[in-house]
Amino acid sequence: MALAFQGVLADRRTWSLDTCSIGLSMEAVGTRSSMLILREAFYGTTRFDDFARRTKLTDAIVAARLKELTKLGLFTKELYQELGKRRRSEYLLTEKGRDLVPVVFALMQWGDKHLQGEGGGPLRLVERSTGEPVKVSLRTASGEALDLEDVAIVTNGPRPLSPSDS
Amino acid sequence: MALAFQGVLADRRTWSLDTCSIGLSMEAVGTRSSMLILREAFYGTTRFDDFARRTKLTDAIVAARLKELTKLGLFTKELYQELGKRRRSEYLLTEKGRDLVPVVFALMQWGDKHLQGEGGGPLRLVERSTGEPVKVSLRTASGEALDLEDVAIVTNGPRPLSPSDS
DNA sequence: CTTCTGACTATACCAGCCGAGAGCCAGGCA
DNA sequence: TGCCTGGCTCTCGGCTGGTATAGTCAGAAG
Repeated sequence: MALAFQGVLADRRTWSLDTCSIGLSMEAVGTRSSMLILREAFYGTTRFDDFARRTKLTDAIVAARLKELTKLGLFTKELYQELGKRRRSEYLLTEKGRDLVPVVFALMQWGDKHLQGEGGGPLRLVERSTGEPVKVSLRTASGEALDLEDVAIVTNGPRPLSPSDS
Repeated sequence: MALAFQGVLADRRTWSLDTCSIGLSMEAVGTRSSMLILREAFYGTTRFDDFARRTKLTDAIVAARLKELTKLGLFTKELYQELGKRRRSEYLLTEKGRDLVPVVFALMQWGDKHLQGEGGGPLRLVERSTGEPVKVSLRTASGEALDLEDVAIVTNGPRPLSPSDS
């Protein structure tokens, strides 16, 4: 029914987390607009007004969000100029930005299954050459699929945990 | 650099999405408090004040969030009574709630890598029996790992897309 | 010279997230 | 009888996310 705790974590009353990565991630990129902008970037969008038009967000918030995500290091802002054209800016994903692929497509997968009507959402992810369906899931390095019950949580190195408040 | 579009999607100027699952999912569960409460539920928490104490959220918002998530069908609220004890309520995850496992742990994985200091976050996920590390990733059903470049997006059945605004 | 476009900025405004702090009610226990 | 606990609710207030609307500025095109 839930995952397992190993080692000093076994008694859950004796510890708590002060800085959980889930909370930090949500504070950094946990808005609808950030996720939609990242979706567009994964689709290949790089320019300001393409982000705005294709996400249907307003200019103001796209500007604010791109500035914020760039500051956080998810995008780099580059200026480029085609021959005989004016200078433009483009926003390119960094590794830090691309590493959110599992988050964004896991959200899409959940929405497709549980929020859209019969038959799921409008789009599907497939393997490029074979057409095989693609899913976001918990896996070992070798690719074995895991249920929550197969997973355990352990402390990462000697890093101390804060004692529980209780 | 980005994923591929197949079929009618190939020309991205000709289509846009009115109801993207990513946006719908973020509207439903896209808050820090929801994700922290779900984390706790995956850890096995079922009772109101355990949620409140262990997430370090206030009572008010835990109450509001549990009510909302229950209404959405991610939890069921059950009353139970141990012998000689008073009646209590417990919040049990449904399949819809458990299906958010990839989202929550993908957020954790990203935060561990990019927001925590050297050496990552305080906790790690491992395979229960072998201790092998566990990751959230894009995979085919057979377990093959995929980069963004290996993935294509296709339309899901005959469902029509709204024409682009432009 | 005017117009158009890309990439923004400015202002105003509403709704929701979240915390702090207090209070409430029922059941069991001393 | 009074206290304690579990599971809440209420109010207040700040900050942020989001929309709408308008304006700015530079550089090409006509």
